[in-house]
Amino acid sequence: MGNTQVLNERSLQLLKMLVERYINDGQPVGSRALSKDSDLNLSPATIRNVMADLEDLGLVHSPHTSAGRVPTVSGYRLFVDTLLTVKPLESKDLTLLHQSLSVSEDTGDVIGVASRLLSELTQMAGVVTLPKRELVCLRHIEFLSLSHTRVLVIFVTNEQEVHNKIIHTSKVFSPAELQQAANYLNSIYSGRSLDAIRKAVLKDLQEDQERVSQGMLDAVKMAQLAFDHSNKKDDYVLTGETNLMGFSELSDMDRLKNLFEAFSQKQGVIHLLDQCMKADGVQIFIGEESGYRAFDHCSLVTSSYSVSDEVVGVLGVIGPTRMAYEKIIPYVDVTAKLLGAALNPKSTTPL
Amino acid sequence: MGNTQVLNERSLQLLKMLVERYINDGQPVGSRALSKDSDLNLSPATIRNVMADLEDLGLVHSPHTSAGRVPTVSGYRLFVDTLLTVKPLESKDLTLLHQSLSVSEDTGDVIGVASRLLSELTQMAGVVTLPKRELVCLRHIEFLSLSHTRVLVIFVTNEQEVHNKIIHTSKVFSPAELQQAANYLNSIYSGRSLDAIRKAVLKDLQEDQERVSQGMLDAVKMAQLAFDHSNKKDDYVLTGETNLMGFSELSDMDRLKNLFEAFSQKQGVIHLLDQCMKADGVQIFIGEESGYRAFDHCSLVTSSYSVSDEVVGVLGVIGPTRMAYEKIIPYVDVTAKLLGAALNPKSTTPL
DNA sequence: CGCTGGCACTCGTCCTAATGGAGTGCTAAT
DNA sequence: ATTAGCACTCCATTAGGACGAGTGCCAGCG
Repeated sequence: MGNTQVLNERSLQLLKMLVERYINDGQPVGSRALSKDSDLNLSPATIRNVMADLEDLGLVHSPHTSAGRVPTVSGYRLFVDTLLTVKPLESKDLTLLHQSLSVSEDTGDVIGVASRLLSELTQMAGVVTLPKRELVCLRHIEFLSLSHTRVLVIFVTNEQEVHNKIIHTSKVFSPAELQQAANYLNSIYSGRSLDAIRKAVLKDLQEDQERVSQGMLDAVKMAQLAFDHSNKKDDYVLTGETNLMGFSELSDMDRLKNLFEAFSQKQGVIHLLDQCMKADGVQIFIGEESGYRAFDHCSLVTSSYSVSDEVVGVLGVIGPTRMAYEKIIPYVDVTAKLLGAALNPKSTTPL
Repeated sequence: MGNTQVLNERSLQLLKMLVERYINDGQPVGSRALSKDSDLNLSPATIRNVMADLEDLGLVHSPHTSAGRVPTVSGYRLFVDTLLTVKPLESKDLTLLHQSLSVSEDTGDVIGVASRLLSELTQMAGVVTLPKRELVCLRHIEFLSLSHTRVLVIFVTNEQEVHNKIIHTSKVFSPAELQQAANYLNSIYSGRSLDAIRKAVLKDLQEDQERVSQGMLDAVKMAQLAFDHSNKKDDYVLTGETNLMGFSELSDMDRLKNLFEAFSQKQGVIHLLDQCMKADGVQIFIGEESGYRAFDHCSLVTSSYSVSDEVVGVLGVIGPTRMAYEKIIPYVDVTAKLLGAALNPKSTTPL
């Protein structure tokens, strides 16, 4: 019944052409079109037989009896995993990326720049997570009294990122005391990762309870509040959402609304992006693969980015399932590498 | 031809009923419906005559020959200006606002909270501009060397707002020098408004060129860079955009896209909101009145908010022209007042 | 056994025509 | 000034039919 070898070279090639053609013009593609496009010299009837096989395998699907075929999620998956021929970046795009993400360009918002580049180059939505705090180095910390026991903590990490948080202290501190505490913390914690600091703080509090002076103890207590774990407000920068409104597969208002609501809830998207942190290199979620209903008709092409060989964040592109993967992938790939390089604190003088 | 007094009491009342009814169910309202609703005991024919008059005056408009009437922009304008009966806030909403915007609740993001409240209560989009920097007081400034001539400036204004900016200095400073400069600037400028500081800096640079020490001169120069006028990146917090996607008048994808693009461009919206800073109290832009094509089918209900009797920002609600103005206005009004109060630095101890 | 041409069939799309209903404008009567 | 009545306009919905694209299947061919 059928072929001895169902997924032979020829069917794969035809699937590839089908996906490519569908990505191009968005119309279900019929047997006649494939027959003409391919240099296989096969009649439409033969193509139809192959299509029937592919449909049995769940790789393509017919919207209705007399329409052509459209790739299913599995079809796309097979396509991107084994059939795809990635196109190298155009040189003008490459130089644009290089210039915009060079270390010298310190707009103070490299993350935002990266996101904007992704969305502009791909004409879809670009997303970049902020670098994981845990893996980021403290450069400087500062306390500022606001009123009574409310103290504003300001700390700078890596290159140019400034974070601030309000904490409530158990006693009232004078500005001088705060200054002293900051000096102390800077002297012992500066240059270490937030994660390491958090552990060190706990250890210091337990072990050295009676050894250290009261002032130092206060300082460490404040550090504990400042670097509180609950504080990890993971966040991302998303740009070009409006680009998504042009795509016909998202022209359904309900879908679009769900998608945009997911964007502003953030947590769902963050969870999804977090999964991409584990692997490095480009990773792709197609349609329902993501598990989030709001993303059912979208694909997500991501790559983690690293600073000194340590994965610290994820960036990617969000668009309709029907996107030009072979172009998007290199964009994401290169942007991730350049962003990692731009964030690398090699050229930074220690504080 | 027609009435001696075209816009008499009765026509106004009918216009009011028409607008109210249209706002309710979104359908063009016909003469029969108005006849039944009103307690005027007028026949549909009479109503039709009145409607014809109102149409001549440009207050209502017929989508097509055999449809009812719909208010025009001028009609809405007349309605909100003179016919509207504002509904007082429901007490549960009032207490919600009070609790969320009370001074004690320092999430560090009062602006964001206000915006979220507006969008949730009205089920439309809420927008709040950040307080104008010019009118905001400096509490503390700090310099941090990043590398070579790149210096990170951190300054705190009013209550809890932290700003930061990277400047390029003409010479290389040691951390100790930076600390000294910050101390000096804090001692002379702390507590003054950014606007005042900017002027003082100019004066100091011109007049006291030779009098002051080199260190102080450097400090003032850095202050100039830090408070550079170009630095006024006016910004706003917008929430609940997705609420707008439910409205039928915005279900046109092109319109929606234009609107959302305007939201992310920001400058246009900011310019619009700036105009509302001049007047205090609630102000309304209806449809094309705003002058921005993207807002053609939207209305904007705004109010400026003030800290110690000085207008510092604007907040408001964005929704379709067909919105329940009588409910929205008090929401905006009260939120503006409470936000102003929450920002008031009365309970703050000087630094 | 794989490939192909032919044929009937299914659907979606587009156009047309017909119908019903809502609401108007106008006119003549009160 | 108001009203009832009437003709009229226009939208929305429905139904029908033609068209085209594409399929599935079958029988024949190398």
